Formats: sequence, structure tokens, C-alpha cells
Amino acid sequence: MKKTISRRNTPQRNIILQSLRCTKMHPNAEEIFRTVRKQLPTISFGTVYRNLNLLKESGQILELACGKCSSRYDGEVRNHYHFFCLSCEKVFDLEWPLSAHLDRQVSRKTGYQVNFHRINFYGQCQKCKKIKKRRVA
Amino acid sequence: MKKTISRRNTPQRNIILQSLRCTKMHPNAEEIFRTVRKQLPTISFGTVYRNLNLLKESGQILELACGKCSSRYDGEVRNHYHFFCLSCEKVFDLEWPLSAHLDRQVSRKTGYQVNFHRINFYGQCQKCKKIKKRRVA
DNA sequence: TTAATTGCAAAACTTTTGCAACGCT
DNA sequence: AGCGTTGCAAAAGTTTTGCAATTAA
Repeated sequence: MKKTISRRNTPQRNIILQSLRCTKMHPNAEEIFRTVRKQLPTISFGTVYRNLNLLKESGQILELACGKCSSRYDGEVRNHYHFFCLSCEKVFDLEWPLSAHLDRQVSRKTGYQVNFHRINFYGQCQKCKKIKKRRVA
Repeated sequence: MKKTISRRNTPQRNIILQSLRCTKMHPNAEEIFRTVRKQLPTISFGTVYRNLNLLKESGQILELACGKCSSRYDGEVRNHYHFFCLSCEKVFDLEWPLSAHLDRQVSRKTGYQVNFHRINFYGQCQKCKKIKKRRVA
């Protein structure tokens, strides 16, 4: 008995979604705003946030929690894991097999209803690893 | 060659740390502020945030990212996984064996230097699962 | 003594919202 | 026409910061 909400097909929404599908940078709302404004110079910050929330609710994008920094968004909705570089703050997609049974296992053991899980890895990306090394030497 | 920073032992810092070690509620900064103020009525919000950041940097507490909601803090620093209830927004510790080799495996495969990982499960806790059922019935 | 820390208030930053105008369907 | 959506600006919520006073070492 899920309430269906009618949604319009606006250029703002389409361009935001396209811009997310065209990048692997996991941009935050401000970066999305700056990108989209090149095509739609009058778009507002409020519209960007409203559409990001709508797209998230309808399952067309993912929102990645990121500690104190602003949320980042991902146009690839097939579940996958992420690596967060603690130095440059970039986020990378991992090609790593999903632990498919994990949700069911945790569900059974804990009694929670588990819908999905996320795995985040933290450390230094290749570039920042090198910079660190150089600094120490 | 890590720079050592001298730290003082202030009642504010101690009480914040104690309050986190005494709870499994994963409170946010505001809840910590309210709790600590019972013992230290003059403590300020700025002091709470500054100490949470210092305690996090020195590895005495964990900060849990939580999407758009404010960060939550955990006094149990032994790595463990969490369950986030999407309905009541509570956070629960999981007693689940750590995937100890995962960091090394991802490191080897990707070339990133992986320091640690987090696994977050999302869904409905026991209580919210029941409420949802009742609503549908 | 002195440098880290505190309390306070203001600022910075992220995200949401009220509202009138606009434009899909 | 009807109502979802937009742009704008103001507000709300979270976290940081400047500064003078305080305090642990």
C-alpha cells in the first residue's frame, strides 16, 4: 500500500541526474550546483537539494555519508563499496564482490530487518601515499 | 616522526570521555552537551566540539558519519560494526566478527593504503519493525 | 610562568523551507 | 486548470573559530 507520488520531468531534474551519471567523482551538492549551472545558469541551490533528495528517494542516486563534510552523491545505484582517502578527501568506487548473504545473516542473528549495508574503507589513495612517502624521506 | 602535542587533563575532557564510555546510545554532540552539563553546568558547546575532535584525533573515541544528520560518537574504540535504524534513527553496536583480512586484501588489489574499514547495516530495529507491521495490519 | 584550554558569541557551512511565480501534464 | 516545481531569500541546524580570561603542568 505504498503511496505513489506523481513526479514531473523537469530539465533541472534531468540535468542533475545526467551530471551524476557522467562522473565518478562523487561530488557534493555544491559541486553539482556549479556543474549544472553551466547548462542552467538560473538554477538555485534549493532546487539542487530538493532534486537530490527526490532522486535519492526514488532510488535513482545514492547519498554517501561522509562524517562532518557535506554529503556526496553517486549516480551508480548498483550497490558497491567505497574507499575514502583521508588525505585528499576523494572517494573511489571499489570493484569488490558484494557480500550478498551478509544482510540475511545479520538479520537472522540480530532480529533487525536489514535492508542493505555499506562498506567504507579509509586510508590513503595512490597519489597521497606517494606524497606522504616523499615528505618522510 | 609524528609530532607529539601536549594535552592537559581537564575536567571537561574527562567528563565528556566518561560520559561516552558509559553509554551505548551513540549520542551526537548536542546530547553529549546536555548530559555533561548536568555535572558541569557552565560547559559550552564549543568546548564539547573541541574535545570531541581532540578525543577523536587521539583515538579515544570514534565519530560515526550519519548522512545529513549530525555526527554521533562512540566511546568503544575497538573496531566493530553498526546497525542504523532508518525509522527511529538509533544506532546499535553489532557483535559480529571483524573481517580482519579485508583491509589487506583491498590494499593489495587496489594499491590504496587501507587503514581500516567500517560496515554499516541499514534497516528497521526490532521495535520499529513491529510498529511498521502494526500499521499495515 | 606559560601554553593549552575554557566560555562566550559570532561566524561559517550545510541543508531546508516559505512563498509567489512558473510550467508540466 | 491543477498542482508539482522553480528561484529566491530567509531560516534552521551543525560545527568551527576569535578572543580575552582561566588553569593545568
